[in-house]
Amino acid sequence: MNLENILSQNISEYIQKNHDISVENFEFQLTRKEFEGDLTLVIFPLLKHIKTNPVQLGEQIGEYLKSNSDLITKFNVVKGFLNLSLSELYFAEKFKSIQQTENFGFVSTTEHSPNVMVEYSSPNTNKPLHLGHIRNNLLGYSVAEILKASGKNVYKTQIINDRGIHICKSMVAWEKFGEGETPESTGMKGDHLVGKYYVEFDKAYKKEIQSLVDNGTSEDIAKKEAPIFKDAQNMLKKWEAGDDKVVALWTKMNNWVYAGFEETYKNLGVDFDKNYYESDTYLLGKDHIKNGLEQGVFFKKEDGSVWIDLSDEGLDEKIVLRADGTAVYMTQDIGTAIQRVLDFNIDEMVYTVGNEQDYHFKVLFLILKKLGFAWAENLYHLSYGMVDLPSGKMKSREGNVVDADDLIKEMTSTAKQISEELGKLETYNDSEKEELYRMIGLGALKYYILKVDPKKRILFNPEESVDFQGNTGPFIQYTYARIQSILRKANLAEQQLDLSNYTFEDKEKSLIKVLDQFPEIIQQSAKQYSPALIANYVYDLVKEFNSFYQNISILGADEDIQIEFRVNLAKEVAEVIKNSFRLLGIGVPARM
RNA sequence: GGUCGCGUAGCUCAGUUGGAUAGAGCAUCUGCCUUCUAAGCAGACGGUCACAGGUUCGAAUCCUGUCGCGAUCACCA
Repeated sequence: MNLENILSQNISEYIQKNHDISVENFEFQLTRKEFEGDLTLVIFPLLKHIKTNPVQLGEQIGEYLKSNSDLITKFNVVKGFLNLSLSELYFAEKFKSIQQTENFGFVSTTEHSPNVMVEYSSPNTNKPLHLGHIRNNLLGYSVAEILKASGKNVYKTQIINDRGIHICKSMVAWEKFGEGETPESTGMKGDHLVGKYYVEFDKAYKKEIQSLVDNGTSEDIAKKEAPIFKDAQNMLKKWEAGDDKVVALWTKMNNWVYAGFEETYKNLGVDFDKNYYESDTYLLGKDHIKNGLEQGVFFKKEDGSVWIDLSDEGLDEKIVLRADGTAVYMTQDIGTAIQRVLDFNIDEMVYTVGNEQDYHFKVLFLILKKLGFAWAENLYHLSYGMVDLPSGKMKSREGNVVDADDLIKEMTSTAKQISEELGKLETYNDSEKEELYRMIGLGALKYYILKVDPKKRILFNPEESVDFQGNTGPFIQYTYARIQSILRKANLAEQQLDLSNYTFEDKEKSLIKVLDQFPEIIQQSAKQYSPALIANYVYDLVKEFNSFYQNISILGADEDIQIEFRVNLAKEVAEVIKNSFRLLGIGVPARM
């Protein structure tokens, strides 16, 4: 039984005895730093049941707890707050239990644990990944890890948007201007090469529109009539008709892109259990549209297009199949969802997709419910805020994006520069150094992105580099490295500590209190799909530890038991740092 | 215009069942490396929690309205 439950029982007893009322729920909070005590009972809510002076009631409850519970040694009352001081024994026992718990904070999965699929990447294959994708990937990867830690079976997936007009644009431009360029011939990463032609397309397209407008065509018409645009449309038609040459080009260029993505994902440190391709699932979606039409879930308009009427739900009518019978975005998302449940017996699904698509997912989930799928109740759109630049939204077409590969490189080289200035890595060889720079650079980037509440938008200014000091990834990694240094020097054998007569320093107690929160934080962040809670927690822990480290000697303590305890305490802190960062997809170094 | 989201220190962000004097980091300023790694520690400065009402013993937090910013309302994805 946890502390609050035990105390609640005691307080309940007291109130029953003295006021003849049964109250069972009490409001506790951690005592704020400026007051003496560890745990605080808020008295105000009790005044509803007992009409009395809050200070007086606080004194009485405090007195009762002090004499009836060996957990409480002292108390004080400030206004309506009863601040309780916990006994040394409580901290001794608490630390022992943290230390002895396997995988402290993590809930292990069983065959009965729910199966959750997390989709956290949905790239188009016409251009390389940018900072927006990075946020998406980091967020989803971390949420997947957090869900695992909270006791669920997790499958990670991506949906690759490999078909459509946007891909044809790159294909047309490459045919027109590419002169047979390949990743091999240019040394360019495949996704960047294809992306180059997506930009080329847009340039040529704009030029054609302009010259049509100059000759007196209206802009709207020019946009539809520009020859290169018509080429792209024709290419799409040929693709859908299965034209050999077009399909071959499509396959070739998509494969360039996949190789490029693979490399970026690897550098970013994310992975997938299964890839889905829209070209594979849109047909299944069409089948279910047909079924739904028969069931009366959908209706057909005169022109043959198929719709769903969601006006009862406060939404509009939404198209699910075009008049010409071809699939829309919604069609293939229906197919993909169904395919996934068939493949993995999924109980829950998490879609990590930007908040610009809130409406789409609202509709998708409603449709799946109306089609009668029980699992449709357990779909969640992890809707995150956009990453904007000072100049506004990133647009690949116009080339004003923060490229994922470039950013990773820059972060790594900044880490290198700082590390070299500090010069603490004499014992490392070059490849060890390179690995460390990557770990730190990526740590800075990942932490920077993940510490922000997912639903909030991020403004990224490329002119101001991501910090390496203060509330940052490297700061936390640094604390971990410091602890490793102590552990190397202490060289203590694993042993049971007898802390029954130990007198704890305040900073030691604080650390135990913060460590104690870890399991609850994991559950909270899983429930809220928020890595930010983990990030903020581990920052609190590290701040607390650094204050301890800087003010209290560990290896130079007066008594052996102090040295042993503090080393063990530091070790537990390091474990929780490592595991928290693992949940964020960030590594921790032995030195830095 | 309808719908949804956001608005906290100069900047970036915490603040989650409504609780004490709203907290961090960056930036600026002061101290601390002959003692376990100074990517650190200790401290100073900095607030009309967008604004106005309401509910409550108590509101940054809940409700209503106003303003500002963003997204969305495609036979695009």
